[in-house]
Parts: sequence; structure tokens; C-alpha cells
Amino acid sequence: MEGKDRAARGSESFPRRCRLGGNRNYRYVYRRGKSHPSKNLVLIYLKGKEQRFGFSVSAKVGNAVARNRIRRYLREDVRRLRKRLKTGKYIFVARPAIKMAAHEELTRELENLLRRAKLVKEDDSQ
RNA sequence: CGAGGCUGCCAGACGAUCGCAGGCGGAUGCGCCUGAGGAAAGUCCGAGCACCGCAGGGCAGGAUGCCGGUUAACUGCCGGUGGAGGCGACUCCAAGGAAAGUGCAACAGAGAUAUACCGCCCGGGGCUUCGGCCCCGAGCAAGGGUGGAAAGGUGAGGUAAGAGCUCACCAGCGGCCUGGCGACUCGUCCGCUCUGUAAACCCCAUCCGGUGCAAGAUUGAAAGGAAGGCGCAUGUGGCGGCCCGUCACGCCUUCGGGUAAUCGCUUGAGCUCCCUGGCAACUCGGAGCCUAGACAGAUGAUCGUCGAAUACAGAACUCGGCUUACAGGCAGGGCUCGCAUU
RNA sequence: GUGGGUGUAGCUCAGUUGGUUAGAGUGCCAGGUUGUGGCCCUGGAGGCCGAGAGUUCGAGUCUCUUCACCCACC
Repeated sequence: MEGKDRAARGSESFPRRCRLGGNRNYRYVYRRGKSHPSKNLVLIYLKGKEQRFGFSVSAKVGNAVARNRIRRYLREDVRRLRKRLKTGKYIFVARPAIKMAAHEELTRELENLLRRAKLVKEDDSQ
């Protein structure tokens, strides 16, 4: 009981070491990765052994508060989905129209995007 | 009661679940504590701190600009003076010098920094319908109209006509005296009547070295390179721009390090309370407190309750200000004006 | 973090030392020319100079504040 609880809790954590860092890494993924666009987002994915996530929200989206909000929404959603995703390097780029989107909308869009890119593990569904 | 003016404050709170960053403890993934703002913003000023051959002289350049105080410093703040607005409470003001010099003032107007078109008056001449008109010379600046501005205003005297030419009152400027630390001002006397513009050049007074935490320091594997000494002829380049001055490039010797990590990095002109001095800004002294420190960059998501949780908005070396943005709400006394009642 | 630049007609740009009424090209509209269209010729409309204050008699121009966009360096 307790162990299961702990495991469930652990599965939804999202520490900083799971994030993508360094300008060099970003440039590498941009050059080698596959891009999957959608209305408000662009996902760039590169296969790899480790699971790393990066977020890119440019100044075109809005001021610092708006950019932080979008980044937190994205991080929250990725945190929930993380264990069901394949390993590799992910970069989520926000497009300017995203500032109009609500959080629910964004969650659905993100999930659809990842399904379409076939990056969700099927065996984990049950 | 209505309208207004001033000063200050808050900027959702609480609970549950899942998460994030830092610190401490424990040793495995756990517990506890802490975790954005009044503007964190714009980067408009002023400093601290660090380095630059240690900061030098002159010119140029820049900033400030009523007075006094305050401060580490400031273009800030406080108090006053003067001016502008408002019935008033009160608010606002880049507010030195135009009598050192130069420039500019379109259009209009006769004339724009000194002038004479119309005009007024006198003398001479001519004409005459005896009202006056024309020409020449001399004087005047009152009236006309233009303009933002025509050079003091009004009245009286004076005169051929006039004029600060003289007088009375008023206005302005400068000077002496009174009060005040001072800006300035009361009153009297004397002299004068001078266009505006310095957010045009400028003059006067005061101040200013540069670069910025990606500063800089330490550790770190290879090439670049760095340090020390010697020499100084010129050239080239550097030291915020120029000149002076000064340094490097030349030779010898020694050592070695573009990316990364750690430090800088949060205890500081700090905050709260009491108190001394002061009208106040601020300050003397005492007590208590520790309050983000990341490095792709931490505060979020979902639900519930509180009437409704909705503004502007996110720390990046740190402070003091200024400016700008801002939903809604609260307090203070006391302040002003109007209406009504007593 | 630091420094710099631009904003004027639908678009691309001029606008001197403040001065009367802000220009040019292109685009638009109308007329002419042509059998019709283009080219060409003639005429016209379209601006409160990014916004707000201030200085001045007078501001696109000078000063301050502010907004947007762009660039450079470390």
C-alpha cells in the first residue's frame, strides 16, 4: 500500500536533471531532430537513451509573466505524461498564438501532438 | 448629505493532494525551514564593489542651475522665496545671466531695434469757387492701422505742433539704507524708462577618468599565449576625443593555458520597535531580527470555503531615488467649499 | 547588462539654421489618347508628422516623458 503510493508519487516527479541544458544541446537537437508542428506548439524530438525536456518561449509570446505562465503549463503537463513517453530529447517551442490559449486547451493539444508523433508508449495504457 | 483636496496602507487568505528551487538534519530516495514586487519594469540619475600601467596637466565635451538644509551621493528629499492656476483646502514650476558679446524675429506693417507712410505744425511759393488744395524746406512722434512685441500708463502743465520736457499718482529696472544665514522683502530717497528669445550660440558658478559582476579571483588536459629583465632611433598601435605625458611591438630568460567548475552571491549606507535633536527631510543612542540566490534559469496544477478572487506585473551583483503601468478596497484626522437642520 | 538608430500619404523615402500652404516616386480615382487594354499626357483625392506635455509670437524641426520596432557588443 505504502510502497505503491510512493511509487505513484515518484512517477510524477520532474526534477531538474531531466531538463535539457546548454546551448550546444539545443543546437544539436534543432539540427538533428524531427519536428512536429501543431497550432500553438512545435515539438522537436531526437532519439536517445535518456529522457530530457526543454522549453523555448520567445519574447514574441509576451512579457516575462506571460512567458513564465506558458512554460509552467507546459512543464506541468509534461510532468504528468513523462513516464508514458519514450526516451530521447524533446524541445517544445511555443508559437506566438499560444498566449490566447487556456490551460485545458493546451493539455489536450500537447497530448494529441505526442500521440501523433507516436512517442507515447502503448503498453503503459492499462 | 454632496463635491473636492491631502497623507498613508493592502495587492487575496486558509485547507487538501500532486510537484519545483535552496538550506539544515538523516543516510538512500525521507523530514523540517525558507522561497518575487510596489513597482522586481523603464534604464532616467546617483553611489557601493571590481579591474583598467593607480588615475597626472591642458583643451575640448557633458551635467547641474532661486535660497537654506539633508544625505555615502544625486537631476532625489525637506523647509522657505518668487511666479502661475484655483472661491478655497491645495497643486504645479529646467526659476542664474538679455546692462559682456553674437545670432534670429516669417507674414503683416511706413517702420522690428530703430523708423517716418498717412498725419500734426511752422516758413516760403503757386492756385482758389476763399471751404481749402498742391510743391519745396525745417520741426515733431500725440493719433491711425499691423503685429507676440512699436519703448513706460493716466491726468495736468507746457508748446507753433509735440515729446519724462516738467509735475502728481501708478508700473518696471538699478543703487543706498531696514529685517533675514540667504533667496528675497517693508518703507524712504536718488537715478533711469531699457523688445523678446539663452529647452539659439554663449557667459558665470559648481561637479565629472573609463569600463562594467559576461567586472574580477581561484582551480583546471593540448596549440594560442603570459610574466620578468635589457634597450630606446624612428614608425605603427593602445591609454574615453585631441595635445603633453606614457606603454607595447625588438632581444634575452622563465612560466605556461580559448569552452568548464567554484567563489564573487547576499549581513546590508539592512529591517522593526523605543528614544535624543530638528517645523521637516533626516539624525544620536539602545534593543530585537535574519528575510530568494538560480545558471535553459525555482512559486505551479487541481479541488473546496470565505460576497467576488479579477489590476499592473516575475529577482539575476547590491543599495538610494526618479519616471511610467495598475482591478478593487481600506484608514487617518484633519482640511476646504456648498446645501440642509439645530 | 551596455550602447545606438528609426517612426512623416496605402508603400518606399526627402524635409536645411524653428517661419507662412509639409514634398518626390510608386499605388488609387477621374478625364484624354486607342477599335479595346497597356504605355503615355493632364488633373485630383489622400497627412493633425508614433503618443503626451513644455519652451517659443510660432514646433515635423528644440527639451522632457512615454510607446513600438530594429541593430550592435560583451
